[in-house]
Amino acid sequence: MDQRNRRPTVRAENERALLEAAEAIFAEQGFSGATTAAIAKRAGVPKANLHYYFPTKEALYRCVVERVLTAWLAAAQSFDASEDPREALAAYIGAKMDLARAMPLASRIWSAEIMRGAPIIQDFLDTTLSDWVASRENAVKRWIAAGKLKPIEPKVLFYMIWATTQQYANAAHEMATLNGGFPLDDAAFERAKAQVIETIIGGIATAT
Amino acid sequence: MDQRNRRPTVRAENERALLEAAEAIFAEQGFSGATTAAIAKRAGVPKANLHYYFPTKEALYRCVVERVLTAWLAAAQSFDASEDPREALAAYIGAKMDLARAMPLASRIWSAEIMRGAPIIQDFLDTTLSDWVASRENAVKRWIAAGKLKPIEPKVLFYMIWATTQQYANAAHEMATLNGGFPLDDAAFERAKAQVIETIIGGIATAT
DNA sequence: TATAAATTTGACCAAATGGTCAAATGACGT
DNA sequence: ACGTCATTTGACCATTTGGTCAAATTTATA
Repeated sequence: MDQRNRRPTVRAENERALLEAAEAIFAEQGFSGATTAAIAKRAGVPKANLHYYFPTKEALYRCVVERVLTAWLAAAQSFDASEDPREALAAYIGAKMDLARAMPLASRIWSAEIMRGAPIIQDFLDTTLSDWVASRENAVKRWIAAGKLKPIEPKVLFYMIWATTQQYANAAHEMATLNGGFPLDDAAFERAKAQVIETIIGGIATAT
Repeated sequence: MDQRNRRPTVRAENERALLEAAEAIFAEQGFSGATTAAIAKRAGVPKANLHYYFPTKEALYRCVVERVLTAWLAAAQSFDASEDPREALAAYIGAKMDLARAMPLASRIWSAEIMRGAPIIQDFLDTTLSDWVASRENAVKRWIAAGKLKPIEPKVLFYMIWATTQQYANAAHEMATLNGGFPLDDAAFERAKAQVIETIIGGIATAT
């Protein structure tokens, strides 16, 4: 309708379809295993068209990863939802669980990227993530000093949260196998979320 | 010395060197990213020689994964070290942490394999792992019934343990970045191990 | 030492892959 | 209708990859 919108629409729609296909293929096959041909086929465009929108496979991958980064940062904000450690941690862990559930493919790509040594997002680790961690480490230390949390190295806590929540994206197939072949349904996932929150908070919070 | 040993020695030594190289390359590059040429070069043998000992890249990969499987099972036995849940969990979590620390490459391959949907070890998931989990679920349920553990779905607990311990292999690079660029030293790792054990047990054990 | 078996290796191959290109097609403002 | 720009696409290419092969070399056995 809008004249300034119609033109970009083609581009936007194609990029969206390609990014969606790329996310699926990269998540399933990894960076090296994913082929531009497979991504293009899944997106329903000729391979040459993919290279028209994204000059190289790496550029496409980078775009996919940057999407995840945005989601990661959004979830990270939940940590600041409250000055009370129980509430803050519950919000943060819950947000991370929801992220793994809502965007399992993206989450898996994120994990794979970190496992590979973060060749693409090293810059993010060095800057944004380092800053975030440094700042929230202080919050945790304040809670410990205030007697609200048992003494724990904040990073150990963060690593546990990151790993446990990611697990629900990374190991979805393993979980399905151990669940009689069926993926976790919503109810089971919500129970797991509540129990993860309770267990971690129970493990580090001082008696009420 | 022994005549029945000298012959196998050549074969055994070459296979060992190739498996070691394969472990490193597969861990760094993933299955698709790893090339037989790179593995052979790292092992110091011509590529054709690699294919003399391992007919295909997948056969080589399978051997590497089977090694990890052995280590996984060994660590799993620690769970049965005691009838007391605190002791049993401490032993199991400790063993899994040590495994991630001692064999980070193998551990990463294991995680990658599970993230890919376990194309090679599906059989293990269906049989050995399913049995192990079913049996230990019962142990956890008994502990809960005996009032020694808070109510929790055993699988949620296992997933948390698996994820958290694996993290120390999978995210070693990320941890190093957040540690000023240096990998965790032994002391920091031992502290982390103790805190992981304490936090998880503290999160699910009933008050003493 | 003669013979058979195991091992090594350079050369080679077919298939797959990321990426290019130029020609064709479509959209849009004038 | 025309010219310009964005988009589409089949054909094509150089490189890489997993894997093969036959000839050479080493090792064990009789």
